Amino acid sequence: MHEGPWLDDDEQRAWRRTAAVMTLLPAALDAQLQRDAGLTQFSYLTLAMLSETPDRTLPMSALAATVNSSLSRLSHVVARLEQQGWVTREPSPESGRVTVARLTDAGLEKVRETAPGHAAEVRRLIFDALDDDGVSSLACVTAAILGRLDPAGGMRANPLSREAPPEPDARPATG
Amino acid sequence: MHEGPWLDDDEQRAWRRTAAVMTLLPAALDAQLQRDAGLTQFSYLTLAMLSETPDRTLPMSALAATVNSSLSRLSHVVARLEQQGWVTREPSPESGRVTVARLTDAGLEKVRETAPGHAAEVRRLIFDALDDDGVSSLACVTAAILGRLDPAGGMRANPLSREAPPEPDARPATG
DNA sequence: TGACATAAGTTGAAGCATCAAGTAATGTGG
DNA sequence: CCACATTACTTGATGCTTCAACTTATGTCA
Repeated sequence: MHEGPWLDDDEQRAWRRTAAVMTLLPAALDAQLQRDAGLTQFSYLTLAMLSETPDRTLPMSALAATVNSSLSRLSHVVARLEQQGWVTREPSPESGRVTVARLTDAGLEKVRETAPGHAAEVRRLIFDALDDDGVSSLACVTAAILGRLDPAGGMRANPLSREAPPEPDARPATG
Repeated sequence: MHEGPWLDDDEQRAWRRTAAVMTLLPAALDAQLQRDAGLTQFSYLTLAMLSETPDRTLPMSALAATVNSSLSRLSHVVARLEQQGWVTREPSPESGRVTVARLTDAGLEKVRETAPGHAAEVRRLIFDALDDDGVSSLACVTAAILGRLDPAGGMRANPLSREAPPEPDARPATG
């Protein structure tokens, strides 16, 4: 086995399921967020990552890296979030070419009210289906694949502080 | 553990990685297909599923189920594929309200020339990173999650073909 | 049979993502 | 210190996806 480009039967089976999950899971999560908060998974993640930063600001490119997106995509999305009043953009005092995005009070409020429902959906769709071994399998496998997708590790989930959950009331939102 | 909507640390870690993979993996696969064949992952899958059918035809709704999509999405995509000459649509003789999509010879040729490069990319990004245990972990975990996403099992990867028996394989993933 | 519900598909508009191009600020080599 | 490359970001066009109608055909049941 493991010759040529083709997949053997086990691999084929694993791949088809993975592909199905990659289609259905984002759709399901987007549906919940859209229904309950009028947000995309991506725009929610953008707000959530800003909310975990000490001063609720990040340069656009740093934010892009934490949400695994291109700068272009982020720029469009932040423009929309800005129109909603959840984010503002200001030129950085430190360097003339960086713009920092800042989560407004309204934006923080939005994250706080959206987070529990989203986390519950993640739990329902993923973790309720897995026992402890399943969770660690998932962590393992995704870590291995991430290593392939992003060998440099520049974009990798969760660059921000992990050890200390901010306030008791504001647990890391992303789920 | 496992109380309330919130995720514990292990779950949080697993989820963030999963989210990153869900973002980056489809993007990477789309990029390869777009570059080498001018196809989307979704349009490729559509052609591929048709190619696995004995007479290279399927009713639109059956096709939609096998590629995990809405009928609307499929309709738009098939319209484009039809314009490229890879698919045709004809009213079914059996029922006046079904349309069957048929893969043309050119379409079959397109699938055949596209498949190896795509399979190689899937191998490179996923299976080269996993040993045999990893592959079976992946199969297990995705099966468990699929069970949540689509309890009815109506849409499930791979209704056609391959491994025969209806698998009794939807227990909590262990592995 | 006739009335109504449901199923199968299509379509157009609106939103979001991607791509290519453009601007402006900042390093960097000669 | 001046050209040139690079970095950080924005913008507009294009294309794909979704959503809400809409059409047409088929079941259902009185």
